[in-house]
Amino acid sequence: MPDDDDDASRLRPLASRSRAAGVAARQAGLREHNLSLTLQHVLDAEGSVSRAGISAATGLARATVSGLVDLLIEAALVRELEPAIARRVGRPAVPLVPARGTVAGVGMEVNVDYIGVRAVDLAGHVLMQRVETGDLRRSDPALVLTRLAQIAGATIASLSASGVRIAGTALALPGLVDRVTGPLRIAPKLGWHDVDVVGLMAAHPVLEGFPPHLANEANLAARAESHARRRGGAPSFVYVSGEIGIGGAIVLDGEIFRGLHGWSGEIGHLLIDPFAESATTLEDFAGHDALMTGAGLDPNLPISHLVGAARAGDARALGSIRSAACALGVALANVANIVDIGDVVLGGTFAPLFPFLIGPVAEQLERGVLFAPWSAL
Amino acid sequence: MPDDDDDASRLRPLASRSRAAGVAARQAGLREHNLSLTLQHVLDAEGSVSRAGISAATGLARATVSGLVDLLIEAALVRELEPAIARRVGRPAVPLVPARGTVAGVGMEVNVDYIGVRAVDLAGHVLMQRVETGDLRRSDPALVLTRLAQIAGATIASLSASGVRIAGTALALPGLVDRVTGPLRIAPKLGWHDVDVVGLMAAHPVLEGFPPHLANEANLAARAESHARRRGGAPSFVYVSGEIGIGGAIVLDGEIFRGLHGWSGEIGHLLIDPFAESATTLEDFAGHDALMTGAGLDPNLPISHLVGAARAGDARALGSIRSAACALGVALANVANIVDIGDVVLGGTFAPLFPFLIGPVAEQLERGVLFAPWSAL
DNA sequence: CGAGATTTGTTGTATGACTAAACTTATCGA
DNA sequence: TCGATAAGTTTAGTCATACAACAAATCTCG
Repeated sequence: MPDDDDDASRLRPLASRSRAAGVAARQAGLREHNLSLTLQHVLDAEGSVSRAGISAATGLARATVSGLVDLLIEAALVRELEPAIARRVGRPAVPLVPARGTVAGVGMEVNVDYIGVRAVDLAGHVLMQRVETGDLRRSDPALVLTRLAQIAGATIASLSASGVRIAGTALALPGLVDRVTGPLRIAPKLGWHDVDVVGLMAAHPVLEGFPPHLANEANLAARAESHARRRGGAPSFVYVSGEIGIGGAIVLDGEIFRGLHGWSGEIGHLLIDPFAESATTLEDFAGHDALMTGAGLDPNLPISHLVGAARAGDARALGSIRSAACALGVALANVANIVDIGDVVLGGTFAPLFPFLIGPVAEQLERGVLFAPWSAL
Repeated sequence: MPDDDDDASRLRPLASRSRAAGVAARQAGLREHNLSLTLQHVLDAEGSVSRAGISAATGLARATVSGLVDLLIEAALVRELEPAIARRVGRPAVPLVPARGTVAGVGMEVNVDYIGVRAVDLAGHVLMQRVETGDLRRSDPALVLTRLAQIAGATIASLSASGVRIAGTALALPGLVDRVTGPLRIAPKLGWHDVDVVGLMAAHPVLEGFPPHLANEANLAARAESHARRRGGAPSFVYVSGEIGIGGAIVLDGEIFRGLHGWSGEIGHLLIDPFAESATTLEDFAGHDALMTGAGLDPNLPISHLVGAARAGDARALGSIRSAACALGVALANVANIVDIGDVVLGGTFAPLFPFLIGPVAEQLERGVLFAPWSAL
């Protein structure tokens, strides 16, 4: 699990979800909202916060915050520390920190070359982790998911035995996940299609009661990035994940934007040169295979070979990267025109290529984005 | 004002805006939310609703709804009708309808060939309207806006004199409007750029106290469409407005999606064929001028000529439309990949061309959208 | 035709959530 | 040691909604 779905963020109670428009607001919902708001402040804090600090930050009365914090402590989500030595006048604050090892989220991932399970507590601590590698191209979904369920089940059992509450489970998949009707639609790189993931997983008694929350790998990675940026940086950005394919996700004001089915951000399939005969989508231009073959390298090799060649000044490698960067720039320009976003984050294989990509990408953005003159990306 | 910004919808108190995430919820906000929710039910009702009906629809207690409705009646936003003759057992309901002529929104519009002002009340009734035509290409912004302010001011004065409260004003512009910093950035078809619209308008004492809410013309049209669909049809769609240029807007669950600066949905500037020398954006392919010249017609003629030629089977006209449709299809496929939207609405000049467009557009969507097999657009 | 059923709308009472202000606790500084 | 300052708690008060009982208006059935 290279970069990962931040499970702590999923534990965050329904901060956002609870506020559907068009639904009556009741007092209970109000409490729920403020409760989760308080929890967020504790989770997001750099170091620690005090009740008074939360009160000041949220505008809630100190008494209210006190009550909310009491509930969180009782639920073992938050813990008090010993008052630190204050260096200013007044009664010292009681630091509040996320509780460790009391509640955990379990994240699972299936990717082209490994499956993995990881349990993370509220503090972001990894409680348990297990990864099994192997080539999963054209693998049997049932077999793989069975194995994954076994690992996850063992993890959950072990954690439960030591008193950890499991808040929920999530499964990241490298393909289209239908948020509405459930099953995985298609995972091109795995060779899977129309797999009833939840059904297969739930069949395992070890996972009883923990139906995994399915999501696209890029979406979860973007969520992690969003979490990392929470305290600075723009809260809206486009995340581009270059793995074997190219995924993406759009984050708006810290919320990942899902679209109708949860399939938004599939930028790998954007049409770059629609009237060409062969290569038309971004993936055809800037996917792993395109990058490697364009540079005259074996597409089965890892990306590091390409990086090495480029650093060494290899002309073919640089040319390949350059054309990929152009295509990427065009795609991002289109995305910017459509969603008017302020920032782009390149992840996955694009990270090491960044120095080579930035030039052409920026150039294309300059050229193609309507509002470029007023808002540098 | 061909199709128009539905001002009633802007009067709707802050139903959506009030619920910013990350902000403390207080009881006052709760009331505000339920109050506006109640008002929406009255405004959206087909015919009329009763207190009991609202209670059932929202889940709020009947007593609560009664209280809320009393407030709305007191504020002259809602009116009771005489109980109709019920044809079922039980006490007949008191119908509630939006009050007429008590509160109004004033919509203004500047377009390439006219300026207009329209005042609409809560019931959607047009109270006053005034349109002045004229060619505004390369016009002087100050002059035009002054004239518009005069008309609007007169309208407001007249309404106020007859006891109508003005809830707010809005101004639709055919260009990029910066939601954050205020002024109009660029309106290509008018030849305007960096115009401090609010400043110019506010300079007129007649508009004192009514700073107009600026918005892109396509966004407002999309909002109207969203309102029309409120009771049926998908709540999420892409609106494409073909006027002289091509604008667009994205509506998600009935909310128009603005993006960082409010510039989202600029699909006219999507890059369709980025590696070509001349024509690269959608507007170059499917804008008014491209359509007309492609068909061998004078670009200054209205679109109806093209429609006529196409109906008559003119080969050049059909070819021009066909290539525009292809480009449009590619653009929409890209939009669909990015935002995972369920529906597309074609407006403006595209409406009469619809029968000629649908084929190629659908074909491109089929080809380019990743999830096409599972979700017909 | 009248009693009971049914639905609407209102009136009180209760509960829950937040606020405000006073109070306690703990520390610093002179 | 006293006063200032800040954190956290207690208590009383306000406000919004829920619940239950009631009144009003109509239909239905015997």
